[in-house]
Amino acid sequence: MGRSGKIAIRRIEDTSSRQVTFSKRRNGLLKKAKEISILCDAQVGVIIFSTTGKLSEFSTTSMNSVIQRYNRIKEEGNQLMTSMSEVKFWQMEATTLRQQLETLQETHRYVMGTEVSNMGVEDLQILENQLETSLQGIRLKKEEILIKEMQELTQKGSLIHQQNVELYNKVYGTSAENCIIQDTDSCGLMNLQISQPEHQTDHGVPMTWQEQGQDILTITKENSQHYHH
Amino acid sequence: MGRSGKIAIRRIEDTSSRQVTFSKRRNGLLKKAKEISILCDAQVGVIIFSTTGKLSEFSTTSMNSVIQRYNRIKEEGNQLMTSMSEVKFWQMEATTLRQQLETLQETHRYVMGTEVSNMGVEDLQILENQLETSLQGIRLKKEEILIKEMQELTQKGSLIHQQNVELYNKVYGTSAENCIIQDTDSCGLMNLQISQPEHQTDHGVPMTWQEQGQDILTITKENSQHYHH
DNA sequence: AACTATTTATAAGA
DNA sequence: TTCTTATAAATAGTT
Repeated sequence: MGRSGKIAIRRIEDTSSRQVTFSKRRNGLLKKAKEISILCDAQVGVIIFSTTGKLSEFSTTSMNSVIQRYNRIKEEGNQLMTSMSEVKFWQMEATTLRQQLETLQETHRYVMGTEVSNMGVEDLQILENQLETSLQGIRLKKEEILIKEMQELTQKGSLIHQQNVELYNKVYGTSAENCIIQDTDSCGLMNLQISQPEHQTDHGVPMTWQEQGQDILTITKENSQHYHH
Repeated sequence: MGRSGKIAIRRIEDTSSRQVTFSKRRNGLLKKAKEISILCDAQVGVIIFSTTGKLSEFSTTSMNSVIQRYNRIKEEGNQLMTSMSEVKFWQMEATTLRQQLETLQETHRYVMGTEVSNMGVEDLQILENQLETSLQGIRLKKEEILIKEMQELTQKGSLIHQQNVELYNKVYGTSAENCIIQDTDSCGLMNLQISQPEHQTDHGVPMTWQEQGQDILTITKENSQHYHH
């Protein structure tokens, strides 16, 4: 088992071996192409035709844009196109936009702290302040939302609790023969505690909604990572 | 020596590493492309643009014939690009780029806290964590630079201090009649202490630069945390 | 397709 | 850039 030795780089005569090798090496080549494009931020296009004419390809952006870029570099000044001025216009437009995009991408990398090299202390300080400001704004907004949610939750819980107390009193406060539960709320959280009724008055409900809400707030504050745009 | 472990396939942030890796992997990719074309009798075209825009290529026949075959297969019947379709292409390219740009701009606005409305608590939390991480990285980098500057300053100061001591000895160590100050350094930090010369030998200079540097270094080192990639 | 013995590629360091 | 070396990855020949 295993390979017997190194092979010479010349056409494989056996058809089936050639096909197997093609398949393996094609995958390898495409993988490598993808890797270098990611690792080195390069624009890559790979086109492979098998002996049987089957096409395999990889390209970072679209194959067309790679080919266009290739052609542009290859035949610079070799313009024999009609209505070139319009083409030129859109090319320039695309170039401008691409530059803007690249600039913004770079900025974004700076901001996200991915690429912090070759920045001076002053720039870093400015960036730090900016981020700190952003962070404050975001935290403020988050808290605002949470507080609002909390208030709603508290109100709702309070209402349910009150209902619960009333029901409890209705059942045990006056006469304990009927136990009718009216589910007037769709949230399904209402829970009438009926064990040990003789020792409880209105604190028969195990947990107040205020406490639970508090818990949720604490939990929400902790974990999480990753950000996609 | 040798590689330390497997690497993750993601953009290499360090510019020079990225360039080195690009160079190596480009060679590898072109070699593999050549090999599969020979071994398996395949028609192959590879186009690579580095970040700096430099073109590298390999093709079995001519790149044009590969591209033409590609186009023929891809857009059968769609003929070769007339000037009109090329205009179309660039228009589409511009549209795509504009969209990308707008998306990124929006993201950037989010990140900078300019547009925080219509975001949920979860998104805000994620964003907060992201910014916090960025901030840590940036602070770390800043501290790194400051520490380095401090060390340089310390070294410089140390040198000047030594000079100072030597001058002091020259003035008071042998005969105290002449007091010639040679300002050989432009940083203006040299300070010859001449008060109470009779009680001092070589510790006549009140504070050593090492001490001063150490102090600042300690402060700076305090709140640093780990940050990678 | 799965399995290995080998060859190759390559990351890190000089 | 080029060399070296340790290690990861690719892959030729087999099952």
